[in-house]
Amino acid sequence: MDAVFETLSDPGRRRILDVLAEGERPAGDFTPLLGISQPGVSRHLRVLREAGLVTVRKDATRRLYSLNPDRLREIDRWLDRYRRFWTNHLDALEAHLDREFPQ
Amino acid sequence: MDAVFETLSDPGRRRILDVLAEGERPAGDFTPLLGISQPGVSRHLRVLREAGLVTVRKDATRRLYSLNPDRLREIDRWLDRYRRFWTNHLDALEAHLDREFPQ
DNA sequence: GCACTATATCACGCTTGCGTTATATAACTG
DNA sequence: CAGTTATATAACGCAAGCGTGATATAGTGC
Repeated sequence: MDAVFETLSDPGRRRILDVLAEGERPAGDFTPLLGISQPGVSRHLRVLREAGLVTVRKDATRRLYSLNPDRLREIDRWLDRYRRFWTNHLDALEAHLDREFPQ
Repeated sequence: MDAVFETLSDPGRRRILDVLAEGERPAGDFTPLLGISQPGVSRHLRVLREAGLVTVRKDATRRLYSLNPDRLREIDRWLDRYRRFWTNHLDALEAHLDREFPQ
């Protein structure tokens, strides 16, 4: 949980997640996206991996990164504590039920 | 948006928000809670203020802090992009409608 | 106005985080 | 196997973040 917020505090890492929301991508795609050096990107990917926000699989010499939604879902659950400030009680109930009976 | 994630990256500041979720509190309440010095707490409160996550009002010599849910709601909206990974489409629709027609 | 309380700001040290360049690793290609 | 491509790791410099003690500010009550 802790690591998730720390990881999300960097705008570049959030951009990576935004791209991964649309599907799997090789590490190389992020270098032009972030406009920093390749090792810099590699380190951001490592942070994302260690926080459990992404997964990797090998494809020849490339590493294909995918989003792991579990950690983001934790943030969604963390927000539950505050959600009553902007939703009505029925919505809060629905959110609760969705957690109890996913899908 | 940026500032919100940076602000939330500190566990102490998240604890402050957790307490404020239950209601208004004077600044002094947080010193024992976080176990750090009074100036340390005061600076965390400043960061929270500047990020728009809390508001303050004066009560004699005390400063009473309250949660401002707007910024947290932004995170909720940011999550929309990923929510389809763990909710079904009906839930996503409900979330959308809630944003279109709040309350 | 003077002491007291609550909170904020200052100045500083230390650690952490992010970027860089240089180098290592690993898999494909001829 | 030598060369090439894709990615990761290492080593380092600099800036930012968080903690501290000292001090300032502001409101209260005698």
